[in-house]
Amino acid sequence: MNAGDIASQLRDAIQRQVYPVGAGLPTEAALCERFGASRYTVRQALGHLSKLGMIERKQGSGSIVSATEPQVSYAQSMGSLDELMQYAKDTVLTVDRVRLEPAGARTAQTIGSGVGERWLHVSGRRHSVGRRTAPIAWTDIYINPRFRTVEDYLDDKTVPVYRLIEELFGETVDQVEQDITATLVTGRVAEKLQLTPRQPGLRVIRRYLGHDQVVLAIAVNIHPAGRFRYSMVLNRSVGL
Amino acid sequence: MNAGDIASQLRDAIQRQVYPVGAGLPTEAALCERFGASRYTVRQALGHLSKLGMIERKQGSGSIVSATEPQVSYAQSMGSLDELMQYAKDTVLTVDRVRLEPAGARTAQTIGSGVGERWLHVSGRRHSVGRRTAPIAWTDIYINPRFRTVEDYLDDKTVPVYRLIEELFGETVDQVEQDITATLVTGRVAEKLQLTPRQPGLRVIRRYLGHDQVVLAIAVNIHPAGRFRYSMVLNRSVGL
DNA sequence: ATGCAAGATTTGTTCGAACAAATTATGGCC
DNA sequence: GGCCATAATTTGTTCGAACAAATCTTGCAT
Repeated sequence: MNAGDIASQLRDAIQRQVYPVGAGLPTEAALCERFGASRYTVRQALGHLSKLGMIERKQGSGSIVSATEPQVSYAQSMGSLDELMQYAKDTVLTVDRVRLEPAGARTAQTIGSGVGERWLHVSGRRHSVGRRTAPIAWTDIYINPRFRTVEDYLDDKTVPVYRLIEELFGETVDQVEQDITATLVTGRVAEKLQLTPRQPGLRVIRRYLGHDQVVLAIAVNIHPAGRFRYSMVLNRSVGL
Repeated sequence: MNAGDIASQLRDAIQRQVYPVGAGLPTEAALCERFGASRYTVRQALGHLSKLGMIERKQGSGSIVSATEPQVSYAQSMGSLDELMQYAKDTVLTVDRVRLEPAGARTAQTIGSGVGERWLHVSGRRHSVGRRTAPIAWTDIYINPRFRTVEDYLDDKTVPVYRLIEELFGETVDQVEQDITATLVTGRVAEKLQLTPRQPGLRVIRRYLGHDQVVLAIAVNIHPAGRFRYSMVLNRSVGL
């Protein structure tokens, strides 16, 4: 009997509750005898069930059933963080202002910093490169003061700030939190976006977190309705 | 030498371009001799590099280097599709109307069906369960006519339509496409949502696709600003 | 009864060997 | 030279064995 057959027989047995959740599976030695296979092959089958999330194995103790069905999940996956901001490399950031400014109460709330901390605040418009069109977004970027020297490298408008931080400080972005809300675009932002006031817009906040959940930078983007759409595709995957 | 050490030595060699991208790695037999390890151990190391996306292996041919760095990607992962619609099981759908109606030009465009196809159109409001609050969203659901009999099972307001289709027809949702745009909430929808007209809102369109990219159902949700926030977390992962 | 040490059990890792399956190299034939 | 069958090469799969590491069991000493 080969590894695949053993795996599917065990899977059936688990689903028929021959081995209920929480109970132990027979030992590898017992399974070898039962299926007339070597330990190598049995272990291969058990490894497969483990990857499917149906059993958990522990050295010295044995294997216990953890689920009657393969653990399916849905995942959005992207090769790089550039894809997270959809427009990626076809846009440039035109910087309006760069200031090291103390966070006010509302800003501190938004970016999760302490009030009065002096984060580097970069703001500007994001344009499609090439064609002369209205800007896609108004952007406020708040950068952790530890990395404030990225200010000197903001010239290359096509490189995202998080990438600068990664390259200059050897930090890696381990996690990104993203919030999307609806908002009205008014006042100065509407003006900068060449928009008649009181248009609806998408407000996208991204928090870039490094190791130990340290906030590296936060980007707040205001996208006028019609100029931007946030699209994602989630795929069904099995195991883990 | 154990498998982990062999893997990291090979990884270093690849990164130092001893084996450039596109070139072949030494054969398993050669690596066994070089590292003084058994073929089992060498294969374990090669399997690791393969999972990292640094090499590709082909039976009869050999292993070739496909990347100098482990392929990192960022993924949002959720255990079930309920999490995709954030509010999940704490809300109920109050159905306003159910009709089998031919798709007009605009609807056909939105849901990607042919004009005139008679999809089952379910519309209603989504409420928090328990507390008496304003509705979270106005929802239009368009269901592939093949599954129109789910109409008879819409009573249980807490079960999402895609789940009904999965259970009644044995279909599985293999993929979900989601688009988020900003919109103005006006007219009848504003009224139903107990909203003063011309408020901004989030328009979330989800296409549920089954096997072979067949569209099972499409849900269009209008969320008034302030009542809803779309949050996601992406994690860095290595390999695949 | 309690606590601890020794032994038994069970999974983790590695070895050497053999054959299967896919690919590549070879050599002869036209 | 071009084509095709055959041989050689290389990775995929399985076997049997041995020891390591973690856990569980047993039994003894207090």
